[in-house]
Amino acid sequence: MISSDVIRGYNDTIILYLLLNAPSYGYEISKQIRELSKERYIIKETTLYSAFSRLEKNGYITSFYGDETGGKRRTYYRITQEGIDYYKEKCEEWVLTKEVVERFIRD
Amino acid sequence: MISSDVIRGYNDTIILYLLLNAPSYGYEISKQIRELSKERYIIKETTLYSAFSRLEKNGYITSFYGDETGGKRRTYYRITQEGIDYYKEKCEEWVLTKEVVERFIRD
DNA sequence: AATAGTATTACGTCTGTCGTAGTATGTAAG
DNA sequence: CTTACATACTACGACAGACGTAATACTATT
Repeated sequence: MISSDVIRGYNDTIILYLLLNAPSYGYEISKQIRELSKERYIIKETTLYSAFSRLEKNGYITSFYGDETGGKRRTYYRITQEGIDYYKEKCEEWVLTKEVVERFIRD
Repeated sequence: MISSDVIRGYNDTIILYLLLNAPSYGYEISKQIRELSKERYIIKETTLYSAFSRLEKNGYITSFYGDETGGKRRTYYRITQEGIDYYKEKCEEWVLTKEVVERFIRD
């Protein structure tokens, strides 16, 4: 299991990645993170939803309500162009970060 | 340049790595991080010194005073066995983290 | 009727980083 | 000689992100 301390800098990037292809909502994103990471990273609900509001405040995503007939109403999120640009920046930063961290890792 | 947000989970690991071979002190560690990262990561002084006290509190390092004849007195830090074990854990976690993050990075 | 799964929000706490500033000494430039 | 720069560390308060806990609300299964 991965601790939140080491991945916290990438929560926003992970969320944006999952919104690249289509809008989605909290619960779904949460499941996708769990599945794509093979259960190695399970994001806390409060962390996820607070990330959504931060990303929206920064203009990287926009929100809208789904039209579910049954169940609790979902809040969907769609990535913006700014979000896409920010995501790309973070990907480039990841390459650098990886190089730097690996200089301090002894196998 | 790497933002502190993305590397913050590795500050302790980086510091412990630099103490593996020999005791060292704040200013030196700071320079080594800057050099080994090729100026891509410059740790803030306050971040570094607060990391020292956290690591010492957790038993991962111990401190002692150097016997400099001139200049301001240095506080040296030596890694403990617990620190070595913790460092190794973090290295293993890094491998996992890298795998997970890369699933969310589009090149 | 009870339980589990889906789906979100509110509130307060904690930790790590950062900005700013101050203390203290040695050395090189002008 | 005094100014600036590099060395070396500490104090204090602010802030952001993650977390624990709990509440709300609906559906499906047993």
